[in-house]
Amino acid sequence: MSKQQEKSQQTRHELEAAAIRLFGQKGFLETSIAEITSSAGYSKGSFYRHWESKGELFLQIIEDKLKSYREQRDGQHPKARDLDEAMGAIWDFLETIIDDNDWSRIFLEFTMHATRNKALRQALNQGAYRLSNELFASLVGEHVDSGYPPEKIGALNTALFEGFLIHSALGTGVLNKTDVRRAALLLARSNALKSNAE
Amino acid sequence: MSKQQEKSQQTRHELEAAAIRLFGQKGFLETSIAEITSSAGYSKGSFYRHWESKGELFLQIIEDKLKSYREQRDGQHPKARDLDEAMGAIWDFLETIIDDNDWSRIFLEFTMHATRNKALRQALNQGAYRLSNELFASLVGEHVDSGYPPEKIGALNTALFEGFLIHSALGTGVLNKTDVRRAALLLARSNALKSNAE
DNA sequence: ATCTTCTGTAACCACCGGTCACTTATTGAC
DNA sequence: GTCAATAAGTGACCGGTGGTTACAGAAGAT
Repeated sequence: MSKQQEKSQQTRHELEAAAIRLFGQKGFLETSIAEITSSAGYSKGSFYRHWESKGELFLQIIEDKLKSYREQRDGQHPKARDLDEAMGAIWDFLETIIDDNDWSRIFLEFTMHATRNKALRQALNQGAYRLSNELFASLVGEHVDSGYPPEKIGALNTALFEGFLIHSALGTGVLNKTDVRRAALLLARSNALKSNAE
Repeated sequence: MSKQQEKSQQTRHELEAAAIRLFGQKGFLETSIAEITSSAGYSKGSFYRHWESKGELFLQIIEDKLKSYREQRDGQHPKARDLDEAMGAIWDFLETIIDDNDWSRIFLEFTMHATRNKALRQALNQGAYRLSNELFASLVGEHVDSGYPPEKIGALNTALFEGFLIHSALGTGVLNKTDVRRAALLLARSNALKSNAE
């Protein structure tokens, strides 16, 4: 790699890091390009050497993070013995999202924008939700035997996770991680969902 | 009420209605004051006769809606006989929120902003979440007898609802209302949450 | 009739995302 | 080593934004 390319990549990473911090703390629209560049020690115009628009950077940040999550998932094969163990592994993973304050806020904001934008919605469905639903659904298909569709169990668990993510971001403090893990496990045992009996 | 006051109130309502529609469809920050006023047939400056800022209008819209929800709740006393019936009444109510597309998007967006703003966070905790948690918790306290704290059951159900609200706003279509009602009922039966047994 | 009060107007400000002509540093052919 | 080509980085600039304010004109009081 040439000196120029190295310098360019370094600048790119510096701007990215500044953007992630500012997007997380202030929000996407509330953060100006001038803020991003100047907080990393550059001028506004330099931004456009690396991205076409602020939106493109936002999308790239999302996709990079989802890619790293996917790699993280593929890297570990815990071979869970039962439902409890498998669910535990999933929530160990999900809690790293919740614990990363900047990122969880960026993700929630991206989700909001996706409710109004078809292209973003597709990116989200094929990215984050597919990842989450796959995680839950495969686990259910492997460890739970009932007629209730695994993808519904997956979606219910994803919904619960997203609700808890908001709960955590708001810092209301009624629920803790253990509460939600128990609830998720309850939802994964799908027999009670199919028939309404206990 | 004088002619002037009448005219002023009418203008206010016209601007409010235009704002709700635009905030829902485009988002708060993406909607300009000029758009709100001109779509209602007024000039930009007139806005400031009625509100101090766009943020004040946003907050007022939220508070008005929450107030109307609270009145709606207090107005009906269904005297549910059992858990299923009581939960059904709550979800009949919650689904009116989901079915109102503009409003549910506005609410989600407000929630996002609240994760970064203490004043908004307090307004949300004392408004929407208190309402939702109270609804669920009182129901659980009345119909379910177990050692698991009712406010936790309330918060879990609120989280599930919020996740489903996002799910609906994104239109992924895996879950339907019946699925979530069943899951909510499952979470309300707290015995299984306390001990992890089925 | 006229003086006051209040709604609505439009010009104005600082700042935004994005563009572009420019400077400066690196590269590679000779 | 020379020098033209290429690249990164700069900052003035553009149309449009949220917000401010001096002013016009209708309504109300006397």
